[in-house]
Amino acid sequence: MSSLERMLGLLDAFSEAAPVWTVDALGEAHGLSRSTAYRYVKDLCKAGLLAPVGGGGYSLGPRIIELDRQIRNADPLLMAARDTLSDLLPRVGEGILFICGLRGDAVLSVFLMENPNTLDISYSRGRPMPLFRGSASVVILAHLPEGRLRRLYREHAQAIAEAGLGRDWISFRNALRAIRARPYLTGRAQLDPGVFAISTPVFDADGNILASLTLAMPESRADHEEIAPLAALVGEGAARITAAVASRAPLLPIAAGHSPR
Amino acid sequence: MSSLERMLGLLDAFSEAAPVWTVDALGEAHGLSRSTAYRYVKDLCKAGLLAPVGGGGYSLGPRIIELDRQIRNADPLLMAARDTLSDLLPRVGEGILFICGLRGDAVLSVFLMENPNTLDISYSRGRPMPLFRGSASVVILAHLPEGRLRRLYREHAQAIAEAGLGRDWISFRNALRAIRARPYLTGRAQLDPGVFAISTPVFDADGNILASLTLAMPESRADHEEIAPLAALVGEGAARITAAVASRAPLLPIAAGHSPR
DNA sequence: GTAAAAAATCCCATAATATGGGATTGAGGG
DNA sequence: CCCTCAATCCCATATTATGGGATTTTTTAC
Repeated sequence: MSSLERMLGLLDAFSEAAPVWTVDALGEAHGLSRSTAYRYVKDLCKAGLLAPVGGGGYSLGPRIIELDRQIRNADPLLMAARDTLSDLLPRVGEGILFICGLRGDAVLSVFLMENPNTLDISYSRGRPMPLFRGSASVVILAHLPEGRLRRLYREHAQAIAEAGLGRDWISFRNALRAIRARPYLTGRAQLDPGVFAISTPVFDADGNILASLTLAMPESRADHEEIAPLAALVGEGAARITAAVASRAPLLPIAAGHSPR
Repeated sequence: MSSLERMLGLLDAFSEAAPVWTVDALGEAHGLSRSTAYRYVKDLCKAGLLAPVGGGGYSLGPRIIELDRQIRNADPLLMAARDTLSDLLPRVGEGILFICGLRGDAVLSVFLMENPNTLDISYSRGRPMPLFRGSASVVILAHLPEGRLRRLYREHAQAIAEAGLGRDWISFRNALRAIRARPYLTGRAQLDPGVFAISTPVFDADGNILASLTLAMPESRADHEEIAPLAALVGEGAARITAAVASRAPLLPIAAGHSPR
């Protein structure tokens, strides 16, 4: 394990239950000497990823908030989604609309709008989703290119089996193929008890899967209403976002030799 | 400069104008060899701070969004502010209410609510504020303890003079003292043209400055209305947030020897 | 105001490991 | 199928990160 990894590993310590740490506690928890712990913390502070909060305590720093803003401002998906979701929200009734994006191998909610007085689940931007459970994730999974799926299966066969997506590569692939054939995917209490969800895929200009749009609502609604009309609304929203994303210029990587900053 | 600093420095490259980079471009821009650039990027990806976006491009990663959520969920200021601001918003009329927090030596907006169809300025969470300009920052500055001010003056004398806060330590201190004596601070077009702002301080349980609450509105309102009643509303809001923060248990650092994660 | 405690920095010989040049493998596209 | 571009691997070398403890600075308490 390199020193870079060790240093970045310190960020893992900051949880909801333990948002403030002393340098000594951090170092001890990660098996670092006092000197090294102070060095790492100092560097992380210089980068703004940590910040002193008084009394020898440190917590996550302002740079993270700033970087998140940077992501929000640059993400074509978010810009495309904002208008569509605020249109859609009043038409779907009680519930929450959210978009889950694929970033690296993680799926997480990147944008969310809710009708007031709805579910008491604390969804919010940044909530990490398990890759293989919940319709919001699975609908993305189902549209990934085969090469990527193959790698994912190799690395996560255990979790895939536990999620009921297949005990071998073939059945996994077939399960996803069946999902892909449907216009939307539903899930009942897969992540949160009492929540029923309808998810549909969002694509980029080239037809690659980019994200999913999900309507989460109380299970009771699913018992008493027809799902199909709601699913049609959600699907329409996803299609509009897909179109909006496609109409923007794609983000091209800075070519080698380009000027910095 | 240590390797840790160099690696974290890569994050600086990701701007609104250049949100996607190739490894080669990043390395070249920062004077790294190809091997080292790939190593750094790999480590940053492993930590989730960067993520591949296809075509050899990399952008800021999902971990940042997750860490931001972690900050939001743990910050007592944000929890205390949410209710107060939604109460206050309809009573202040056209404008934006936002809270600027002090994290490390940076002031940035950490929470914001706006009335629809208001200023077209794109304020948003994470916007960095210059330390010495804008009422939202200065009102915080004015309440910092003297030791900290002394250090800030040493390090930023130039910027302080340019902001008109004094050409030497004494006049700087006196300027801030005068501001501290007033219940609120106003600013006209200090950061954004056409914007008039009223800022008031928010304290923690021990009376230390913690943040500022600001109402930003179109300059035209300031020309036609009395400011005092609005300022009273904002001041009342800040007082309520101060009280709400004080009523919560303070966040204590994890003591050395505490269990990790 | 002073004393005591804690936090953070400094110092430096040693060993650990980050570095970079180039070859190699792997994935995508025409 | 081949060709290009992305990414990993390999390894000798020297750079630099490391840790133990002393020192300074800041905070807290009386």
